[in-house]
Amino acid sequence: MIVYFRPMRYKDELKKEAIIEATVKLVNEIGFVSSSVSKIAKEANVSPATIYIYYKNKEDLLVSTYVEIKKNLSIALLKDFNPNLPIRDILQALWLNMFDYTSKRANHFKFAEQFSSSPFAGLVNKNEVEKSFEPVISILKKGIEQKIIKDVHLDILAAFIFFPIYTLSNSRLCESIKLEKETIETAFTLAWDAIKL
Amino acid sequence: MIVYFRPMRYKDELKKEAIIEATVKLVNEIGFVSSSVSKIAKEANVSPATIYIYYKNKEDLLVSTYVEIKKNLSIALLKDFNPNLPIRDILQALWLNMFDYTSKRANHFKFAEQFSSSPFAGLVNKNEVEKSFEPVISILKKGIEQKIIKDVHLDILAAFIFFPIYTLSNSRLCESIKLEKETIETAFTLAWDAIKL
Amino acid sequence: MIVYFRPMRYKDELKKEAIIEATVKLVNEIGFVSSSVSKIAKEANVSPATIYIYYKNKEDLLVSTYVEIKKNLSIALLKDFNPNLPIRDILQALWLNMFDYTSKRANHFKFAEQFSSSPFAGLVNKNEVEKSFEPVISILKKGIEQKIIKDVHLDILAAFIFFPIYTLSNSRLCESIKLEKETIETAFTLAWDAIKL
Amino acid sequence: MIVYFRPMRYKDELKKEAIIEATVKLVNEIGFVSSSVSKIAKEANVSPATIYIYYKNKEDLLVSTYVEIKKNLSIALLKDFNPNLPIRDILQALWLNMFDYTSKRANHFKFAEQFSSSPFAGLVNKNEVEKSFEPVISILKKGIEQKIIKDVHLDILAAFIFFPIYTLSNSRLCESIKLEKETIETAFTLAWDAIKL
DNA sequence: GATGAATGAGTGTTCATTCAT
DNA sequence: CATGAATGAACACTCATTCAT
Repeated sequence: MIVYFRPMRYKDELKKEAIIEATVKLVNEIGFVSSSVSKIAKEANVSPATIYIYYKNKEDLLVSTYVEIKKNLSIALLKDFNPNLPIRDILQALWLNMFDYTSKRANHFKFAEQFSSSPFAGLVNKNEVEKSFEPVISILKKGIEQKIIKDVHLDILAAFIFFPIYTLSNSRLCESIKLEKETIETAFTLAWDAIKL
Repeated sequence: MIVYFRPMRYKDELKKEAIIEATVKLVNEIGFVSSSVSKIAKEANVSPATIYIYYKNKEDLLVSTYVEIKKNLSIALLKDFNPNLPIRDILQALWLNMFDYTSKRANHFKFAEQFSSSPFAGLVNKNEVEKSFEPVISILKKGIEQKIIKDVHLDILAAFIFFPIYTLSNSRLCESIKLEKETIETAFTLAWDAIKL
Repeated sequence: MIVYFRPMRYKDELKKEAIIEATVKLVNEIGFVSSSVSKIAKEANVSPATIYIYYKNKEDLLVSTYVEIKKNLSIALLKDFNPNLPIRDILQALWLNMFDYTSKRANHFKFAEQFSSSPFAGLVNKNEVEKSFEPVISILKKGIEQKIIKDVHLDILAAFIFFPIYTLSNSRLCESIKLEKETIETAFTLAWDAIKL
Repeated sequence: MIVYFRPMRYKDELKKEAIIEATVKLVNEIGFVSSSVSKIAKEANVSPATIYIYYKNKEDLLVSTYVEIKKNLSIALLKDFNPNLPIRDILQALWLNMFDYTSKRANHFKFAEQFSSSPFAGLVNKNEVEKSFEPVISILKKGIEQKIIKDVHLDILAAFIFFPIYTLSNSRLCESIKLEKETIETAFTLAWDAIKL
């Protein structure tokens, strides 16, 4: 059996990856506003024109990068997901996975943050993104049915069980906290107290 | 006693006000990235050059606008603040004040959101801003002392007692919720459960 | 009496003039297709940005330049216009004026030619341009009434009494002819024979 | 004798044809200025690189397309050419053939028009193009010898017997005329009156 | 204080062309 | 022969900022 070496294909994947990484890095370093296509191109070691081979325009580049990050986040979040554990344990695992992601991929997380508070956020296909988080929603619903979790709107639950993570992970807002395991577990206690019946 | 009529001063204030309102409005409508000085000038009915009389540069304009908004927010937040009430009641009042502000001045709130997730956020004098929120912090500390509130880092408390408000106020994240008084009070119950001992 | 020196005003007029002349010169030298805004700016010794103070965009610049040229043409054409002379004499005078213009302002003429065979041509307000040529049309109509000129559609008359001038003035199409007065008068004889009854 | 089947050759011609048709169509639709190689390639359903197999560069593509059109025009023009008819009849036949072509292949005609008023026009081998029109020139010369046509420079004759056709065929200049057979014959009368002795 | 004109440097995007496959 | 990927240079246009008035 002969396996042919296909440099083009290989190169392609590398280029697209490089462009996304450059986008994330730059937005992380100099911000959304100052991150121009040509700067991104330079950072990725490609020509500005090359970016337009992979993405329709700047908007497409940013939105695609965001969606990519969100997908990775959902994968990280659901690592070792076991729906048969007690609900509290499941949620705590999710919570720890999330912090793991936000600390390891801090720049991805920061990109997503800037993106989602910009008007670009309106352009993402929400359904597609939310689909990845479906298992989590199921857990919350099950908790409500089993009278373990308060019977309130899912968005309200999310505001207490997930969004505090963003705040706590955001070094700008929370400079003083060291995110050690103990601290995170303490914080989770508050989250759980908020939503549990 | 003679009181001089000072029309210029008055005019100045009007212009400064107009520039800030234009900034907020534009950032709200077309986003941080697209809001240029000349567009802001046009929206405020002044010359671009005029903006540079009141602000050192664009950065100064944006930062000043943010600080202004934060001050207004703290004023709104502390309306009818009565430190002698039970802690829960104080916090619930703050919570309701906050929603009142975020719904009445939605564009100010959105501006602050975009701003604070951008690298510009690093440029604000945090002490100055936080000073306005001092009374709130005092309340939390008192609650901890009185063993009413959990003894955890203030940033963690804030993550549960304040930041969920941002999430719930953000129409992009929470399209489905109608922010009626009842809903807000329900949500506050979760916040209180999170931090109370 | 004091006359104030107003450099700004003066400069303005000069700049606009310089931009138009640069546009005409460049289109004349390197053609419509290659004449970019930045090249025009360089030729006019202004910044590209300056052009956008005087014109909304490139299209506006080109169309305005064309309209300007057409107006100048109509003025040149109608020099010493005397409606009381015999119709043939009037038309011959127009004919000679036209050649005078196309030879003295050859580059303006060439610009107009390139412009009017481009899709931009569809953008000019035809009424505005044609208004300037009203006296000529009146003469033709009068000639028809007086049974001196053939009673055919005005566009057909124009095709024989005016457009041949373009051809004969175009050095690309007619390299071999020297446009001396005698030659032009000979050519006019053909034009007159075409339209006269 | 063996005849090889040469499908490639056939294919080639098809591609070349497609490229030329795409060029004409695009120039016709979006104009000379906006017609880029890659747009032409897309219109012709080939890769941009393919165009460079058939043509040296963009200039070559445009010039070749023009020459091709001119050749087709001369063929159409000389259809049923019969040098033994009376000169007037020959010229009228040419005139009608021309209108037939300009109406049936309006986009080809428009392309030629844009091309010939651009500086590209200087790049065509005039001799090669004019050779095709040799029979027409012969007729004019014969007419001069026979004292049927005025003894003036051929370019002047052309300006009256041919170029008015361009004007009348140009929908931009002559929107109001319907080019019915009767109208064309009327117009020809003027052309003939212009050049006849 | 207030401005419109002015601009060099930058924006996002497309260009004509090449090259490895 | 045919191509999609790639690109530096250029495109039309806007930017933040300054300056003479």
